[in-house]
Amino acid sequence: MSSRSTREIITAVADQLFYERGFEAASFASIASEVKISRGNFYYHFKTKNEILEAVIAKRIADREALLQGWAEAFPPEDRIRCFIGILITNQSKIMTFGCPVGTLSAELAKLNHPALDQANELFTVFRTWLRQQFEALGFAGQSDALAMHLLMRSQGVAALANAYKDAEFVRREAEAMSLWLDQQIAVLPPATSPLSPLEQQKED
Amino acid sequence: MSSRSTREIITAVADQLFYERGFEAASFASIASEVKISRGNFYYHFKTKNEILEAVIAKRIADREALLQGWAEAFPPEDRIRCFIGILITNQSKIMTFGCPVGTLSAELAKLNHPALDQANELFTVFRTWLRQQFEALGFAGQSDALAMHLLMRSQGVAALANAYKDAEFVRREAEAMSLWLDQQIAVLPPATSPLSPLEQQKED
DNA sequence: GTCTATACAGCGATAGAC
DNA sequence: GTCTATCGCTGTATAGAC
Repeated sequence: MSSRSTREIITAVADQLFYERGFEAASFASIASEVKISRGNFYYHFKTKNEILEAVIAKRIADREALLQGWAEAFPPEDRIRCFIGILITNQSKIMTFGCPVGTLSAELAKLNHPALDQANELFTVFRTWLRQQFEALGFAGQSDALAMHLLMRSQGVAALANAYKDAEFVRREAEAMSLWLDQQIAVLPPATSPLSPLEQQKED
Repeated sequence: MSSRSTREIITAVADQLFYERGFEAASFASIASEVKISRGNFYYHFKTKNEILEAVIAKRIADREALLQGWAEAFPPEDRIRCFIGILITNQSKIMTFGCPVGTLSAELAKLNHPALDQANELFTVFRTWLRQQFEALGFAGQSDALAMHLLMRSQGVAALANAYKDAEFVRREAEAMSLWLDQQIAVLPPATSPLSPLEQQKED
């Protein structure tokens, strides 16, 4: 079990360093020194750097799914979407310094033509699918995926410019605009198009 | 003059490779082999990799300024903004493969804590300032910068998701949504708030 | 399971011949 | 202005002692 624990520690440290410095720039030496094991010992737990990356992505996916699942259990669909928008505010300090963990990794791996790129993009899909389900629960039958992509797009754009300009007021303003956009979408929702009763919608996720 | 020409060739090749592979992953060897000069000879033209990066960013800024200047001379403010939105369509193939040249460089240099980061972010500002001027010319006095940032944000978000999902239909749809958004902004523009006559607006840039 | 020692490739950068 | 040769460093990865 000590081995499993060390593996988890390495994964957690690598997760952080891949985020803060980028996958390529984060060296084995930097991870090993942070975990406080020797570089050689490293390879007992992971054979290659790509193996660590895969473990990090799997951890990120699991973390996000747990977060979204928690919201799905605690709130009705509309509020769940507002929780997603709220990530920009909650994490704004880290986003302004290092960008979005999902977007920056995906962009880096795309340039490297890295074999784990699809896995990294799956992280986007975790949010996309979850958002789509919330819009479906609200009754946006045919447009749910487009709406999910639109919200995801705006969160990526805000993260990119927040990282460049480090402007908290901009982030706040755009998060509010996203919330307003959601209001407008719901306001023009034709009530008859929903095949589910409001009660059934609540249960959906 | 042959030296200047070689320098320009190196800069152009580095520009492309930095875009396609990322700054760190694009090695001297790869640039040299593309330019068809030896690695050693390289250092006659640029003493360090950072010098090449600075030259590349300066070139990108000059290129973009020329592009925007051309639009400013050819179209009225509203159409200029639509030209900006059109970049997403014009460059969609490259964006889907390599992402946005401005956003991906800025994100990479931010993680590397690179000294040229501010210079790279200046590329954002070229677009931001130009867009702000167009909104000002349209009469959006106090909101012009916020509107410019909003458009820039959306273009960054679209580029990020286009890169991940390589979905041309998504890009087309969101570009249209941006154009529609512009319509709506202009529709609610209070005509009295503009301090400039329509004629003077046309001349502004 | 953890360590030291080391192989080997590739990087940015330099020196000096032509 | 271009070349070859080479340095010093760091990167991933391996071998083998403890």
